[in-house]
Amino acid sequence: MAADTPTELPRRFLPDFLLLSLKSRDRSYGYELCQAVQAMGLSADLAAVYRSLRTLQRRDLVDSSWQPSDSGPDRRVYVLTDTGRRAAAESARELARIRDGLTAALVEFDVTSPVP
Amino acid sequence: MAADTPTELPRRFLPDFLLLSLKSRDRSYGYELCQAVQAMGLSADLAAVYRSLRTLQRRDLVDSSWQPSDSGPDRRVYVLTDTGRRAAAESARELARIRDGLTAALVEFDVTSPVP
DNA sequence: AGTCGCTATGTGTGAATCGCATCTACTCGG
DNA sequence: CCGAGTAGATGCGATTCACACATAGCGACT
Repeated sequence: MAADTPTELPRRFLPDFLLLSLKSRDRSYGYELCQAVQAMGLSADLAAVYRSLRTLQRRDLVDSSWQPSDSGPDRRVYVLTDTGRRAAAESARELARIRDGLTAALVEFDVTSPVP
Repeated sequence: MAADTPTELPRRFLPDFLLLSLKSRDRSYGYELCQAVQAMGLSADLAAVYRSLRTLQRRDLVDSSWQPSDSGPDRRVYVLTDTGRRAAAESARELARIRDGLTAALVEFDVTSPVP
């Protein structure tokens, strides 16, 4: 496993990653989610994460509430709504479709050989 | 995330797709390249394709020349430069890395099940 | 001849997004 | 006290996007 090249996933995946992160963590908050998506190769900054979360809330895909932290300021903790859960499932399908589309494109481009 | 789109590859892949299309076709032009990338699931419009090609030319990755067409107006035909050929190889690696990153993320999200 | 539709290459523009800086504020260790 | 890490949020210039528009050659049909 080559760890030298930091693959940057397109930032347009950010809302999908946030929904899926919330699905697997059940509840989380911006700062943690930012590190989570960064750990998976999507280098979004905090501002983008906060704004994306508010957008998701405006669309009723997540709900938020304040929670105190024992090591820092209060956190705005997000959870998926019912529609959010459905949206997360759709996100997973969407990401898988894109991955498959990429594979198909790479085959068509005749660059199926393994990557160094 | 969005449930209304059939499957659209991120537009940020456009320059990569153009380079790789030119690599496999050896020579082509905007109108044809636009249909080519659309056929592969990247729905970019003509304006984006034309502007992206000029950007690639400014970066010395492609070269262009006018050629008459027997069924319509003249075409600006593009070919890869040497650096463009190297860039295309890098694009292939990049796309493969993104695909693998996507797969890794889907595994981490525990959505490894096959897509319907 | 007119004009519709396809081919073909561009530009113009308002809106959305991005990236980076900045602000506030709490906690803990030195 | 001060700096670093944690946590949320806004401001704003620059870039990008989607869409419309402009121009023009060509073939077919009326």
